Amino acid sequence: MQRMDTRQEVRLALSPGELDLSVTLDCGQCFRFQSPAPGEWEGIAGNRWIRLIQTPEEIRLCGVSREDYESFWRRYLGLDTDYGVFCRRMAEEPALREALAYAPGIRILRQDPFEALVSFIISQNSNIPRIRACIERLCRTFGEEIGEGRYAFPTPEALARAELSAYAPLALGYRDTYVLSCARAVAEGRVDLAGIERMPLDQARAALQTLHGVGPKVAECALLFGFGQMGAFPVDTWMKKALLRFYPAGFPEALADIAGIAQQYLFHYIRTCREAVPAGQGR
DNA sequence: TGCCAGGATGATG
DNA sequence: CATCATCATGGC
Repeated sequence: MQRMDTRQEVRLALSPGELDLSVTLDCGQCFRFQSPAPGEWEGIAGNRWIRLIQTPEEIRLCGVSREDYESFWRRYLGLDTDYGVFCRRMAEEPALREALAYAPGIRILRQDPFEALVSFIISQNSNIPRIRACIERLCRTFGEEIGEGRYAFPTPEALARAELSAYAPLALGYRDTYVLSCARAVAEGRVDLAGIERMPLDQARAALQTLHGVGPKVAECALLFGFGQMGAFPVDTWMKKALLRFYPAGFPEALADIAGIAQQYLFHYIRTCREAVPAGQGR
């Protein structure tokens, strides 16, 4: 249960160029945030609810203590990561420089590993509105209530001790067995997510893919958004086409260790700039 | 209504 | 190792 003093708040002197909430929270890397009004965002990460307000000059984290910011939100929002290094390297690539200039404030969130893993298991072969709805039902059914009708993301144990039949109302489709089997593997210690967090990328990737329902794409998303692996590279068929347009010979090997970040910039750029969309891919 | 969604699995060439 | 039907459900 998270204590929340609505009087306190943390103010960060950050411009949208340094952290752009609308792009960062609404690009499909997390699924529990929504924008009730322009410049305002609220959502839940793990078992913490937060409301953020962005102005051109600053970001206010409402109801967040300085301590909670330092120990959690700072890391969650990617603010303990030096993007200057990444951006300088990406700027050396013409295509990436363009994507970077288009939305410099994109950040990779550092979500909880289990939450990211389960979220992206649910995301497979689905769409964002439905993914959000599924995850919301999952939390309301198996997550701890944290007040005011809000629910934490379920623990592995809570998901593991449920019967498969209890998943039916969630309408996860065939993904229900994936979620359950993954939760049981974690809860029973057959898979050690904290251990995977310390592994090198290729090893972590292999470890995640031993889980039922976790293939290349889901593993890559979980690694990038939940395990801090900036080199993870979640390329799907759509991105494959888009990447080919910019990099016919393949993505630069020199950027392999920051491929994930680079792809997020490209993804946003390609998705929102009509001119840059590969042939045959309207929108 | 039909097509598709930030896929993975298991069977089959 | 590459292809392919199949999976359950809802968004549009």
